[in-house]
Amino acid sequence: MESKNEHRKGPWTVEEDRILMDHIRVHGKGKWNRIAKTTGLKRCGKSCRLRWINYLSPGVKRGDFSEEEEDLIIRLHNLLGNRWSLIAGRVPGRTDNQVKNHWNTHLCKKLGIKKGKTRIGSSLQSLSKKNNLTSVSSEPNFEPPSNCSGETEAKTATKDDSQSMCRFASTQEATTEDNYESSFWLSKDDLNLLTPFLMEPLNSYSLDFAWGCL
DNA sequence: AACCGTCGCAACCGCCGAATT
DNA sequence: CAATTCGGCGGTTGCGACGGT
Repeated sequence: MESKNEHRKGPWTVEEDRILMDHIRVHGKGKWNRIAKTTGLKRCGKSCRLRWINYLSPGVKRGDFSEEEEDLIIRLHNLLGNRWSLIAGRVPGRTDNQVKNHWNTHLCKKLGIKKGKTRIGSSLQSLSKKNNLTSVSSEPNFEPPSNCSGETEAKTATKDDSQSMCRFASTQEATTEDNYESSFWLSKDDLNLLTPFLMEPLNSYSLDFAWGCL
């Protein structure tokens, strides 16, 4: 067990960043909990991982979100709900934290969404039961996405796809009170507008059941 | 210039499932 | 097979920056 008291909190210093980057350069990513032991960093493994993924990783894009990125996020959010890691995996260079923050600060306002708990998810679960919408992964032909860009995409995609896919399938009910979602209703044409790199991983899902809801 | 409210982002927390022992 | 550890996720918080008065 880790002794909680010896872990530093708060903003990372330049020196801590350097230590973490040096360690990853030599040993690679992973084994986050051992980094503290081997480097003397007074940070827990989780903190190291977050710092690397959200800030230090060379693949992370900084700066404002472009119109295209925002549009993509909006469409993906409509499709997947608050599955930030899945969404981020399809927005090159952006992390789940960035996407989540951007959604909560900019896009919510832009779309006139009141902040709330996972309303979609909850209505979804009841609706999926009501409509006998079963897990996509239980279908014989189901395969997880094979070339997702996110580091843990395959795992994430298989983790709870029934929820995300059912969210998509039953957004209709969930949107009755939100202008934004009804205005961003996905039609087949909408999906055609999605970029190929986005749709490629999603193609492995069976969306047939979803079309029936449109 | 000082105060105050709002905003945006980095980081933390709690939970969960997978992997390991 | 059970217990423990690890990695990952989404939600939330804390705080500095900024703008308005």
